[in-house]
Amino acid sequence: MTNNPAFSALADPTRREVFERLAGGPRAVGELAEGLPVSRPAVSQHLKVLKEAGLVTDRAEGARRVYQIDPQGLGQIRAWLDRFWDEALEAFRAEVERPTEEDQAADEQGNRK
Amino acid sequence: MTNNPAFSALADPTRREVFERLAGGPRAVGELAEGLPVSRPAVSQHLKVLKEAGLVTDRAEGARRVYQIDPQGLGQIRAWLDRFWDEALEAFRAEVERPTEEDQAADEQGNRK
DNA sequence: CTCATATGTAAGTCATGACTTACGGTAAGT
DNA sequence: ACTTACCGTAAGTCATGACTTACATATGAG
Repeated sequence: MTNNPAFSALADPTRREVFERLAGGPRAVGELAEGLPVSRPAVSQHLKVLKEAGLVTDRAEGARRVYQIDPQGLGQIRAWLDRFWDEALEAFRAEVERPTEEDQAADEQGNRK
Repeated sequence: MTNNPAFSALADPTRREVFERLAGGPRAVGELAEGLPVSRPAVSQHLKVLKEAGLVTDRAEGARRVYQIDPQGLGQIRAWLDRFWDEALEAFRAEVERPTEEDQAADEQGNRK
């Protein structure tokens, strides 16, 4: 649980760009690499990482290899985020509403601003 | 937008661990480093990265320095995720329901299984 | 003032990973 | 069968970053 491969996979900007392009629908490796500033093998390696992270799946389509988004990996991130969202925000809000030291000192002196 | 520092910051397992500990509430650097397998300066450096990513804020409290979660960074990730969730899942579902080549061949022959 | 506590930063080491070119394998067209 | 297109992998380079120890600074206690 502490080792979430999806986060590491999406950390790289190029890999996020590839992943975002797949959000529009299935794409072959060549199409994905077309507009990117890196070589095609680089994209292929990125796709391998995304696949191992459960973020994409691949299927052979003739001589081409088509990749598409796998909801599983995205769901993992969402699950992690949801688990934190409430707890973290609650802790944050409790801290915001916590009286400051100046407030406490003022209260002890019976002062009101 | 393509360069999301929050993702890079949470990519490191140690940094995620530090961040998760802060979800329970504000902590000083020493407290955070106590149970971790890395040195205190390492934690300090991690906190710096988290801070620059908008994931935490810090405040001086006497000689100690207390860190707490900043909802802004978490919100950035959630925004990115939400923007993708619908689009990616829609593309995925459309692909699942897409007729396979075998189905198409069968349809052309007027076959039904 | 002196000392202990708490922290940030500098400098250096070392592993990881993102990228390149080169090559091998498979599918489709002629 | 030959050629072209498409792709994955191997090998090597190079930058980045995670970590360490050593040092400088600021606060609180005595």
